[in-house]
Amino acid sequence: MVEEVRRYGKFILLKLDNGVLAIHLGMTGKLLAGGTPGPYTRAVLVLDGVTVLFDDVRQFGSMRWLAQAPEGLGPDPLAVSAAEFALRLHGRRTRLKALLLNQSFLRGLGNIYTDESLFRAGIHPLAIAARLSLPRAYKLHAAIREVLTEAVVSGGSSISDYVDADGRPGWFQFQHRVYQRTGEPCVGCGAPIRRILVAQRGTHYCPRCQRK
DNA sequence: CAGATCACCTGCTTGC
DNA sequence: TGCAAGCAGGTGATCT
Repeated sequence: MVEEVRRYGKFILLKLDNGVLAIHLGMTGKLLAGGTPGPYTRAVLVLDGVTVLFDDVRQFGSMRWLAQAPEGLGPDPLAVSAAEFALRLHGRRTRLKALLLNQSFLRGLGNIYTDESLFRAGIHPLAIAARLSLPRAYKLHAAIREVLTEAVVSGGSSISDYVDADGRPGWFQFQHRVYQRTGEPCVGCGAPIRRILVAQRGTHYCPRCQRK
């Protein structure tokens, strides 16, 4: 009996009568309602009589049965205030890109939306978080909200794997302004989009529009 | 303790 | 054509 379904950062939490099932899709995970198990089906759930497949090619996803819901991650970017966000940036002497990916700082942002948010805010991914001026911190906060809100409306970004529970892809990949557009012209100034590695993650940005 | 780096796993694309 | 290297929506362990 599933009593509640909710999201906590990148976790999907199913509250059951005897615990919580915490599902993380990793990079290539999918939860599919119905369908036939295939070579990448890692688990088959039967929830209140409905079959749900957990497919995951790369196996970075996870499914854990916990006594209690997980906690301790940073605030949700759509719930945190601009003032609180700026305050949290203040003491951190790391590159913004790495900080935004850190789930203890903010919960829910991943590689795509970090790059897209930094671009919209006009901030360089290597900028040191603590050195960001207050107006720029506010601008970044607004950009993150904007990107996430638009992405949710578009059903997310389907690069190669992602589909929703009914097998439908998202459309936000067509709105990406920098992510995986290396060498293509910036939509703002025409300069070629650059790709660097930050925290071992491919990081895409416009060298002209985004300043440290 | 914060921050940086490596490791985990499989498949697809790129370049010699 | 064949094969190796590089790349991919993430994060936990292990270093400095």
